[in-house]
Amino acid sequence: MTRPDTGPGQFRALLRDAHPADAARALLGGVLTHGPVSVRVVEVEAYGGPVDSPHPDPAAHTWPGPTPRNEVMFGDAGHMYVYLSHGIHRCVNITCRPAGEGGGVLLRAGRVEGGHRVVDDRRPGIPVERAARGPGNLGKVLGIELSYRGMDVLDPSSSVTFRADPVAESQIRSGPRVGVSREADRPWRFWLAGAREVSSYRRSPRAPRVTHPAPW
DNA sequence: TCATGGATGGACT
DNA sequence: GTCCATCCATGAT
Repeated sequence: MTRPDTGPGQFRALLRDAHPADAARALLGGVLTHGPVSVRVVEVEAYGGPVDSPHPDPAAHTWPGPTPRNEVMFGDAGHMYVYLSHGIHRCVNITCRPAGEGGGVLLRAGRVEGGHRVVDDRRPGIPVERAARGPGNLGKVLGIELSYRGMDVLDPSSSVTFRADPVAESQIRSGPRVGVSREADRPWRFWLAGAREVSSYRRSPRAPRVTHPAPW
């Protein structure tokens, strides 16, 4: 299902202009492809946004300001920010917001739609609906490397590409982000209703239990 | 140069 | 529910 009004240029403009949470919703349902492997994104989390906003995001990797690691998040929208989690997992974000601001959407889970043989090699013995459940696993089945950081996934000539495929708002659910110790209750995690590939919610053991009303 | 801590996942009790 | 592998980025010394 491709819409004539959502080409790569228009979609980049959407990611650039939208609030991170709206960019996250826009990315849901799209397909990320690397070589033979294609994964439809069924779960995402929004991070970042303006530091001078009434509600800046201390859980985002952009929080300390630009560094060699996160500078791609301060670049143009539609690029890949890859980071290594716990020394093991390569997690994929797609950047959003205008250059200079800092924002991204973590791809948390996906449905394998192509390259099943390669996926089975990378996740031997794992049922396909669990192969790309969780951001580390999604990066693994797609064969994402740290060196891919900064790649423009909306450029059709890139080795990793993203194709938007918007879903109806009524199909989107939201809840608190997984594993973050700050702003743990901000409902910036979004997933497709009924998707079996969605990861389970795990609260950070460091997250304070006291929360304040959600004004965002 | 060193210490610390993860936007995790899987094994285990 | 708990434990921990593994390594990079960051900030402190």
